[in-house]
Amino acid sequence: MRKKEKISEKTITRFPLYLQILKDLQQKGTQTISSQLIAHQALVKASQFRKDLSYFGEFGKPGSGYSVEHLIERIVNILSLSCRHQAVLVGAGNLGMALYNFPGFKEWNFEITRIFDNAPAKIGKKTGKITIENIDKLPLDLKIPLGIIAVPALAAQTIADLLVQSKIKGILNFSGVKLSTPPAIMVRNVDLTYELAILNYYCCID
Amino acid sequence: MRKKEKISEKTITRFPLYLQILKDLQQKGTQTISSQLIAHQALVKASQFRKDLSYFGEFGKPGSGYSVEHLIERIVNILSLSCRHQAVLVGAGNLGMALYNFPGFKEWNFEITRIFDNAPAKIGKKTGKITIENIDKLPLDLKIPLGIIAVPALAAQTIADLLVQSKIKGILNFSGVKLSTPPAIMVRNVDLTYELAILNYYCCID
DNA sequence: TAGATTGTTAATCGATTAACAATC
DNA sequence: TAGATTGTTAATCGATTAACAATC
Repeated sequence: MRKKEKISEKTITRFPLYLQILKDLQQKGTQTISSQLIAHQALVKASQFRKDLSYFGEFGKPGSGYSVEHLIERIVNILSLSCRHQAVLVGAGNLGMALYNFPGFKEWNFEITRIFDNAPAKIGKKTGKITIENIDKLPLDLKIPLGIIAVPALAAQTIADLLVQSKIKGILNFSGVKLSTPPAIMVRNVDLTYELAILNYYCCID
Repeated sequence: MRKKEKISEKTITRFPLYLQILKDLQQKGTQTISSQLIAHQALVKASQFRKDLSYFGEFGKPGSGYSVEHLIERIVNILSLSCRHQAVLVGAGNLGMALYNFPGFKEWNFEITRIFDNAPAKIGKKTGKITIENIDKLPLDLKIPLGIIAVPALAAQTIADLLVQSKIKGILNFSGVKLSTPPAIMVRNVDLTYELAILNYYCCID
């Protein structure tokens, strides 16, 4: 599907936004859209939108623009969102439960199918359809590609090591700690404290 | 404190990470550090670290490097983290409570001092030291600079409008919706779904 | 002093954007 | 066809990095 040319992370990062905008347009009954209009909504230039798409092929009709339905289908495919993706959640605290119940995940075809924790008080408890399991029993043949770490900073590296052992492919890390993992493992850090600090910086200057 | 030259957001975004690394070094008793070593930990080039600092003045001693203590102090000042910053939280669901209890905020001198929600079942409930208040009673003279939106997508824009009326300066937005706000208001979006989708992309290619 | 490391300049790299031929 | 809009190239812009004089 993809061309050989290297696709920057910045480009990839914009696709979920494009997809969201297109879904909203579809909701409103829009059938066709120009790069001009969608880029305006995404706060990027039209040429950037077209360039981003161009890494993955041709999507539109000169003169008329893009079919919303068709473009959604293509972007869903690029992001591999057409089939359901399972994720394992480690950490059943406030943050973990918030993520488990986060409606956006379901809408995008992600599902947290197993939850692990180390607190005896939590292990065995049912939440929604699934039961919180003992982290010590994390199986080696987990067969789930995505891991979400929502444990305190101190435990994060240990959990990451366990997930790597369980042959996870990617980790979404909320612990606020830089994880050390093999290069094949993709890690994305969401650092809530940093986000607030950056916001604060821009609020304090001026 | 700052020079006239425009400082890119990418530069600012790296400072919290530098600060965290320095704090960890201080914990371990390190007194002096070279750009070489700190950059290595931050996964950037030494020259990038030095350039980032250079926007804010001179911090080190040629030949010996940087005083960890002194550099922490300077970065804390750059990020305006020396005094306590209050934040108002809107949304007392799982995510809101997770943020309220997030230990990182306190460590960095942020404190959520008021929580608002619209659910009668939640209003009036005590959590920690504070009581969840009715969002309809959000005062116009709130006098809190930072707002955190942790409400469902549908409610987000309404809440943003209310916060703007209450003279908030910046918003950390977890709703997954692009907010429309006056240009003077700084908004940072943390979109959990996008993060998972981007992670998934990199897990699925290869 | 000699060695080390800074702060800053200039070169490089990569990402964004304008422009336009191709095409519906 | 004429008007509109694409996909892509080439120009521009901005961020990263290497290199080095200054300096501790």
